[in-house]
Amino acid sequence: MSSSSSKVCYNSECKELKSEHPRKGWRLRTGEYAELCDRCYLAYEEGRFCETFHMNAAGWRCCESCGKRVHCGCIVSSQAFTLLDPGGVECMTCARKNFVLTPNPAWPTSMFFHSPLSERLKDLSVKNWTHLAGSGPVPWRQAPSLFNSSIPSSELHTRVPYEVDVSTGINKLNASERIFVSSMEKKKVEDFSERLMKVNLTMGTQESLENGKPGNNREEQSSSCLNISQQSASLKEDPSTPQFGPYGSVSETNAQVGVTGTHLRPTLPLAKQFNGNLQNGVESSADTQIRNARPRADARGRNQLLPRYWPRFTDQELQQISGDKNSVITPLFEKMLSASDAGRIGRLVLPKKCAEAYFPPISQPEGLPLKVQDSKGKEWVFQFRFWPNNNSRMYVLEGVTPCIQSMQLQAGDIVTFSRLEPEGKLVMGFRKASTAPPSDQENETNKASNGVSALADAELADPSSWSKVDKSGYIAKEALGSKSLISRKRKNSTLGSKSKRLRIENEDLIELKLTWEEAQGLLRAPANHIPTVVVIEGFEFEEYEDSPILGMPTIYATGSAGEKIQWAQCEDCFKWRKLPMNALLPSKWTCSDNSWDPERSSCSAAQDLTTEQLEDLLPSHSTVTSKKMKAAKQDPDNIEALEGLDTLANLAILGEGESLPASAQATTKHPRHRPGCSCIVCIQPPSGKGPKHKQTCTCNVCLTVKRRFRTLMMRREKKQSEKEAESTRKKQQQQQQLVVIDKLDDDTSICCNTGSSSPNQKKEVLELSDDDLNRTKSSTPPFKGQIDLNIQPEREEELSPGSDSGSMMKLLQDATERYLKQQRLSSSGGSENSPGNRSQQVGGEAGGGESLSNGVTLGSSNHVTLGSSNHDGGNDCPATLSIKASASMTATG
DNA sequence: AAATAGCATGGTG
DNA sequence: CCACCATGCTATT
Repeated sequence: MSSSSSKVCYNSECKELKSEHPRKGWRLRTGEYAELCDRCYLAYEEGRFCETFHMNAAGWRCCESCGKRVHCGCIVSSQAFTLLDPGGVECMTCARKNFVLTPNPAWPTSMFFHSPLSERLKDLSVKNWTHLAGSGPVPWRQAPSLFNSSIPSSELHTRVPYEVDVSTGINKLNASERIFVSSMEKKKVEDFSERLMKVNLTMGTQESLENGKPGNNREEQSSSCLNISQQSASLKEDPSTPQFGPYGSVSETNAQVGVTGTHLRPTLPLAKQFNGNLQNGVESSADTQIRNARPRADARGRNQLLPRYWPRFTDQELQQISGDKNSVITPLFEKMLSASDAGRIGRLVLPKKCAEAYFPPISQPEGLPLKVQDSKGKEWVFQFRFWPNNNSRMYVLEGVTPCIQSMQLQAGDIVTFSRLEPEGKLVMGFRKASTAPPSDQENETNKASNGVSALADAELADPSSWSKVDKSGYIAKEALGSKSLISRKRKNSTLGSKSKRLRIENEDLIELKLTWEEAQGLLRAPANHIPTVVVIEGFEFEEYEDSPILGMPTIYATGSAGEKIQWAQCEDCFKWRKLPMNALLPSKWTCSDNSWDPERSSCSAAQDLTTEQLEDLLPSHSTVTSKKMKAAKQDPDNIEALEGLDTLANLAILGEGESLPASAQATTKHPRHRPGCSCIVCIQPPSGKGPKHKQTCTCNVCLTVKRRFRTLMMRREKKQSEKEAESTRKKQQQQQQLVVIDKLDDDTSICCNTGSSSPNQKKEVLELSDDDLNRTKSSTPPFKGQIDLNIQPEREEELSPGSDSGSMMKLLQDATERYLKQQRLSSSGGSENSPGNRSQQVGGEAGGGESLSNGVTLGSSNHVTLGSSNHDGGNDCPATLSIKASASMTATG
């Protein structure tokens, strides 16, 4: 594989002889590397090769940011810059900075990951591509024979690591990037992916030939790997890396962006990233593409690992795994143990893509013994094999029982696979499902400094939060942090397909819909962070360095002087305060934050908005709102309840409540919740316990739930009031009166009792729905105009990127679901008179909605047409928030 | 009879 | 419609 049989330095400008051990420079089109003399290598290594030898060559451009000259027309510097969407280039140093100091070391280090290029690449032949890519994509340098089962395992083991090359860097990126890729972009991505695959295929073949070992298994050989992973410092410094090593690419080191250390965690602020995507979506998509590109070229363009397998390591975990700080851990993938996996059989089913991408290729079902080291340093040898299945394969690791037991893992826990560099060892780690990922909790407390836990980051980056609603990106942004965690738990909680299936069958279905605008309206910059505003496609987006959180909605209106203003409600006293239109509120806004109006910067100050006015602003809820506000003023309990609702509102959405203060330990309710957490989840008694909620129940839980929905709806109202204030006022007022809140009173608090609504009410509800529908559609052009909260937990993960909305929804859903479940449990437990059999009612997720089977009735009062939004009815009213409780709740639990 | 190995099935995306 | 994969089921040890 020498780039040359020549003994002189590859650099034509240099006449020196190569040393005994020529240094590998950039990757050549042939896949080999330019072998340089020490001097040239040094120049290359330091990123000044072109400056030294190509000063007179063409292709120099200046970095748009720092002005530094970059030799864009040269393969040597191909990774030293990035193409900017608007045109121009940026040196990687700046690119890196501009990308939020990318906490994610995995940030694309080569221009190949950037959209502009990606686009171009589409038209490039494979050959050209590889050329361009330079050392970018490094084919899987496998030595087929090494994996031949006939080979002594000992040898295999020592070498496997090197063979198991993975584009982890890309994966890492993925985690943070993918989320933001819109569905459209995703499409592109896939296309590109396919192209990459083709490329890989070609390269793989090349490699095979190169190796001179046609091997017995073509299939395996065809699998090449895009080694886009960053070069680790250690690797860089180790020119002696085996030739067949996956990391030979100098290009990687070449980039000034070299990554080092044990990084991994895309701590990238989601929001920021998200924006980044919006602004140059192609770029992100390109990243995605690359990352998605899997080593295995099965020409299907589906070579991406499912999000659920994306490694979600935290720095800590990584460090723990590596133990040695000098080692770099490359997360490969992770998998939640299924019942089967954790069972006695001792077979761990490996995701096919993962197996093919990260484990040595095997052609025989018998596979190979694979040596894996656990986080404690103990080595295990598993048989990595496969079963023919249909026309495919099912990969399994056999003999994992001892290891699983050693780690005390069980179904639901997550095992992680990484590679320890430079040794190339496969390392197996784990995360217990029962407890929040070590990283989670620890990070939450340890990293309090920035208020964003690594977990959050991880979660944010969690592709699982992609949702169909990716277009509502903004929201997605939000939900990221909290939601994904939950979703992941659920989804991945593949605690055995049985439970999974049961759950799905019996689980209540919750459908929550709101427009992205509405959801957006609830977003708040994380504490201590000042968001910046960017305008994208005419829409303003707040950009947060950290994951945003949800806050109370504000109401936009036009002041008496015609100026644009917004009304914000103090979260302490619930008084409404007038603020500038562009005021950006913190997560929890209170009167004391009212810097715009000193006279009303205290809760004691009167509200300069009459109830009537407020009603105008909040047409449909006004009645409710005002009533509640009044009540709140008089009744301390109510206030408390409202507060709880607030919390719930946020929580329901945030689910795990990223913004909740983290105290000592998690409650039993949810790992992410801490004692004192007042979220709906935590304030409820354990399933089946505690009093049953009546319609008139005013406990925190019930109130919270009620309020939560109300809160969600308010946003929508605001919009309407702005546009249709005049024309609809009358109608709205009528509605306000008609639409009774009483539904909320239903038996189970949140819930709504079935059939409680009168015909009139129903009618109103429906009208509102329609209204909302229209409104929404017209008001949210670039996006679908709605966020489908009704995301199937199991699917979310794979939904299109870019939408946190999904996660947000998920959060909400999750919270609600929990509530519903508990409701069910309590009722089924029969400890208290459960109204009828919910299970019976359930049967009909039916329609409408006013009735939630489990007695959870969301008052249509919220104007949130709970239920009327039928998803059954096919009325996809975005503004609707409906909760469907499906039937039988055979408590799976 | 129990454990294991491997194939088949069927839910899910 | 297809691929994936969790698990069932059965043959084998």
